[in-house]
Amino acid sequence: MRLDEKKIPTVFKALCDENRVKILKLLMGGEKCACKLLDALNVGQSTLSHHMKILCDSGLVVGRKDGKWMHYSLSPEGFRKAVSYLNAISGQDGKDV
Amino acid sequence: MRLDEKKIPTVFKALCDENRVKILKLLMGGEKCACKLLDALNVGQSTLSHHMKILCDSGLVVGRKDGKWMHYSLSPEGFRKAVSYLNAISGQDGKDV
DNA sequence: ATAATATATCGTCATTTGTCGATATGTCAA
DNA sequence: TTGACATATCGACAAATGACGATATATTAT
Repeated sequence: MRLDEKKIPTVFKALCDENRVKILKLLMGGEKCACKLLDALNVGQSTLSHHMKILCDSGLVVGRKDGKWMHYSLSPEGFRKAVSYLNAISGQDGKDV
Repeated sequence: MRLDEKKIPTVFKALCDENRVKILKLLMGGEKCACKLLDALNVGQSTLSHHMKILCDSGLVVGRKDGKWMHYSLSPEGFRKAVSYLNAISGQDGKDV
């Protein structure tokens, strides 16, 4: 496991903002359209778009374009990667525990 | 598992700065004195102190005062907590995987 | 083709963050 | 008690970040 000190911040930045955590919690309920997320948050449309870009860059969220709508969902793969970073740092390396 | 959108950013902010990730990597080798960390990083003493505060606030690192020295080490407990946040969000809840 | 709608991008601004040097605090040795 | 040293705190400043409204792009319906 390579622990790239440039890349790791990109992944975990997703979790460093209150609104982004709210978005992740909303996505726990399954894939959601951007317009649905917008309804649920007190931010403007451009701000939501900004946060979704950061979330997708982190790998924790993936977007799917469907006509004029964007659907977002959690990426199990992205979360596995994030967990393995934590395990690698804390010395448990993801094999056990 | 309560997913507090105020608290979660505090935990993961630790991992959102390149120098802090470097510090965590240094601590993978075991407990280290602040002065040792200072030698290994290209930042001033006050900056290191600032980062150590953020790392300790996150719970991923614990400090131990020994006379005039501060020794820092990774907190397995803190990492377990962080992993369980990720698992809770991604819907695996820490029981399995 | 035109209009309507969903999302992304741009420019701006206020706040936060990372950095520094200077200073304060706390601890040990002489 | 004084001086030396390790660390923390303070004040300042530049850069990054989150927010907004305005505009651009893309897609669908008329």
